[in-house]
Amino acid sequence: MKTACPNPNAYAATCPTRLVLDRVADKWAVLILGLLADEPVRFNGLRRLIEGISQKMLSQTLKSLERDGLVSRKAIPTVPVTVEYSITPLGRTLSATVDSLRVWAETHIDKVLKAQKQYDAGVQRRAA
Amino acid sequence: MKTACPNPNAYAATCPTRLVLDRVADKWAVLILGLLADEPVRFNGLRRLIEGISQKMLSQTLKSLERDGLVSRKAIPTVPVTVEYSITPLGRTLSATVDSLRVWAETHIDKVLKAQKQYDAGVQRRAA
DNA sequence: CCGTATCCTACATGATACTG
DNA sequence: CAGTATCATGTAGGATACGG
Repeated sequence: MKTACPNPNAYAATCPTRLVLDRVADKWAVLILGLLADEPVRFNGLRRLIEGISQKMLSQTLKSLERDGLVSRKAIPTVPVTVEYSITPLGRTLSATVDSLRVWAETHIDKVLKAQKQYDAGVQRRAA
Repeated sequence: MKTACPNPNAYAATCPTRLVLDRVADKWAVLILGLLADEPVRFNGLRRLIEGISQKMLSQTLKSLERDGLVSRKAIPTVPVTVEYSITPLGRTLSATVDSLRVWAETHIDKVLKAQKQYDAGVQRRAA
């Protein structure tokens, strides 16, 4: 079988890795994968759990994650229909990483906000 | 001292963690931090190493990373001026995570591309 | 060498309404 | 419940030129 990407390198402009990196390094994707890593969740469940996500972005991001093989969609023919999203084995190889990204943000938010204030104060001083 | 964010939660719409997550979960930020984790690099050095990044995005992303306290900028008064970017201690707490994101992308790119083809084939079949 | 300023366009995203 | 369709809009980001 021919390898799709002989020597994957995210620093090369044309390597498809760049595209994939751009997709998984996405706010909504990180949050979705973080939830699905724990347990399958339905569409509106995700919508409730991820505050502020629009129906459009949720639908769009889920479709993209499904296309990338990271999430699987299972429609259960109840009335009305129930759709369950779960993480795939491939997705599971990524979930720990993206989740640690979220955890980092939550853990270091105070330091970041502090740094921002200091930076802004410095810029302000220079502008004055 | 009052805590900037009492109970950081990226799933809450108004928590500043959401904003920070959005910034660090960024293609260019990931690639920049990955390089600076190894050694300090100059502006045009980064520009050469990260294929396809525009001067604008590099400047913009560096400024953002500096403001967040993840990267530090040091101007050396040669002629013409030399500017060295390096990672901060805070940035170092993040670099391993973002770099594993890049490594994941490079490692699993083939599986992702394969999943995409299968997905597209399925959609095509349904549309036909 | 290291940027900033400006212009311009395409796309990302939200809002809203509608459907199976 | 789980979406899709459409419209409206802001803005991310490229190209280019200029400045310190």
